[in-house]
Amino acid sequence: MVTIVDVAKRAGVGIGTVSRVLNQSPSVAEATRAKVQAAIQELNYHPSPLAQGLKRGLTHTIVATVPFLTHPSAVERLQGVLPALNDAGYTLVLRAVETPQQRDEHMAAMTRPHRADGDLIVSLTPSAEEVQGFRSAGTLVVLIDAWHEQLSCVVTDDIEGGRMAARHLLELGHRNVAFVGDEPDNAFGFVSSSRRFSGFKSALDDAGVEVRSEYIRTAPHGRASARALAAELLSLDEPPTAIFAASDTQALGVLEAAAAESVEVPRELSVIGFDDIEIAGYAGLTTIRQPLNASGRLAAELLLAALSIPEAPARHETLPLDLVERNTTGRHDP
Amino acid sequence: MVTIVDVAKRAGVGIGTVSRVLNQSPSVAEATRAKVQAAIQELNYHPSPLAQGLKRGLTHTIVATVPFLTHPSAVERLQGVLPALNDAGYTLVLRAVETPQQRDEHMAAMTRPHRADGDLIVSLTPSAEEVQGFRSAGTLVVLIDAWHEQLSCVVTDDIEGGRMAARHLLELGHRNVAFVGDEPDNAFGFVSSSRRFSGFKSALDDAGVEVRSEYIRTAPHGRASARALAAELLSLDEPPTAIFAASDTQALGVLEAAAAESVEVPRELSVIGFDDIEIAGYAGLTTIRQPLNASGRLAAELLLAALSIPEAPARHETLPLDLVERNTTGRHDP
DNA sequence: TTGAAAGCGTTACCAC
DNA sequence: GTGGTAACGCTTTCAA
Repeated sequence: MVTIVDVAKRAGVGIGTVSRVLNQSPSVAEATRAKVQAAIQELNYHPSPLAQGLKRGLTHTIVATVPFLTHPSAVERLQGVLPALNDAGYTLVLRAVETPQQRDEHMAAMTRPHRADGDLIVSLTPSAEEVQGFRSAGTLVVLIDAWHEQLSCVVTDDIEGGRMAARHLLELGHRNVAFVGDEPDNAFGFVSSSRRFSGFKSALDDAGVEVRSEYIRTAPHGRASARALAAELLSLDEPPTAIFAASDTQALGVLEAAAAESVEVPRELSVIGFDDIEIAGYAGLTTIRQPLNASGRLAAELLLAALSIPEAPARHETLPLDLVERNTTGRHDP
Repeated sequence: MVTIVDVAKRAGVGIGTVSRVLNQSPSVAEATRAKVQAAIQELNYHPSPLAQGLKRGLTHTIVATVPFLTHPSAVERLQGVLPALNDAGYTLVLRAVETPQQRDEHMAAMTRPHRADGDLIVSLTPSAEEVQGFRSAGTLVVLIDAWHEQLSCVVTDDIEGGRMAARHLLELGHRNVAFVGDEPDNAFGFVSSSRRFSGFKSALDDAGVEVRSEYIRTAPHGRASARALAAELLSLDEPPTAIFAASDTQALGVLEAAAAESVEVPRELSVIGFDDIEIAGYAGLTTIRQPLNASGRLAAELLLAALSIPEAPARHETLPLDLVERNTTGRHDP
């Protein structure tokens, strides 16, 4: 392994001078700089990030903590994060959380020394104690798809998204509308599904349309469970004419159920999802699009900005939502 | 920041002793160990990975270099890698390569000091010079979905997979069979598509079935381009009765083309893909399944094993393939 | 403008 | 068994 000492010897200077060249210090004679650069080239020298990190107290690393990498939406967010970090010369450490234990462990790890210069947390909300821990440890954190007053966040307006879905269905003439979403989750604290529902319901309330309780179904997130829920809905004495699913993954399950029961979409049943993941386009699913890739990029940028001005106040960014009309919603004529 | 010195003071011992406790050295009196453990708890001390790494020359980090994170298959491989690494106490650094420049840059970075204890490379084949560089730098590398004599690899038998696809189509009575794949790629050196084709062709040759040259179409990888290729195929004077696509993503494009042209699948056209990514199940696509998740896990295990026995010879593992029959292939009765 | 030297937080060796 | 101390490779003062 070639170290700064080798370079210094080769160039016939002290290691301090090599370090100065490395760090573009202005106080190096041009001739000296050239000699050192030459030695660096010849030896193919690269400074040890470990040694630099130890000395500077910085790692040039960002940790991203992501639950359920199996969810396509998480991957799309990551795809926004990576280039932004890479361009800034940062390295991305990926931590998957699949159990509540891992969630807690990874949150705790964020306050430990010399782990990373900053943290990105996807879809997980740290507790008050955890946030307090971040503060006292000086850990810089940006949340994606989660919200906390004291932390910078990039969020989706789930409530407005739910309203948009409801208004779309209402405009198409639907009055018997149902909801398929995640069951309340105490393990990870995901809230998007319930927030989407509350927006959905409020828009229906505003229009004077009641959502019967038997039309509201929840289960653990997943296509298969959503399919089962939709099958129940479709076998009701008076089945709904439209279903809002809290995510595209669940909407695909609903479509499967409709196909299995030979319920024609959108003639007999309208289905609208949320996210606009890649498969949604393929399936022709009408959905509420949220800019997943952009959310990752923006979060990375917020974090990078905070790195240069750590005392800046937290920023809360909300990304715009779009209704994407495809082929799974249609007019209901009574 | 609490360091080993703080712990030593608190416990009333020297830092050497704390280090011994940390590293489970047997030569520590039980009473001393307890005192030190207590101090560690009280101070919530965690050793600096940077300092440990610098001293030991190890980072406890693995770098995964992955082209086109947009491909679902790459993500599924990663999902196999992560838990395996995590369980072994290793951290995963993710590097996305989206351009040939990034490919070269990331390959070069692997020989640099103190970056990682080992490297996982997905779908990219290092050049002879690069491999030589790994050897002289002592870089441990495991390839996934790529092959090199001197490196441990986890591969798919693409040739056999192509044969399996051909045999399935042959058994169903198809004789006019076409291929939709990636165009020869000189930028990244992906070879799976052409290898799948060569297996496909050899099985057809064995059966005395000719593949007309107009039935062989390639374009840059992607659903849209595959769709265009399939549209060309379907508008031929004598269109094929079956199409083998080099990946599920491309097969989905073929299905789109068929739908657009009102060609009924599988009655008028059989379609078979390769990979069995998650969407394939949803689309009811018949495909050659390769164990993506398992490939990641196995590669991580090979790398971890090599870490403990660095001088062990390279291992080459081939994972089994399966024909998954769903609803896009059917009998062709002339 | 430059060299020498003092750390950064560990580990591991050498005495005691 | 245990404490001191010399590295690990770098950055950054302090003198010169």
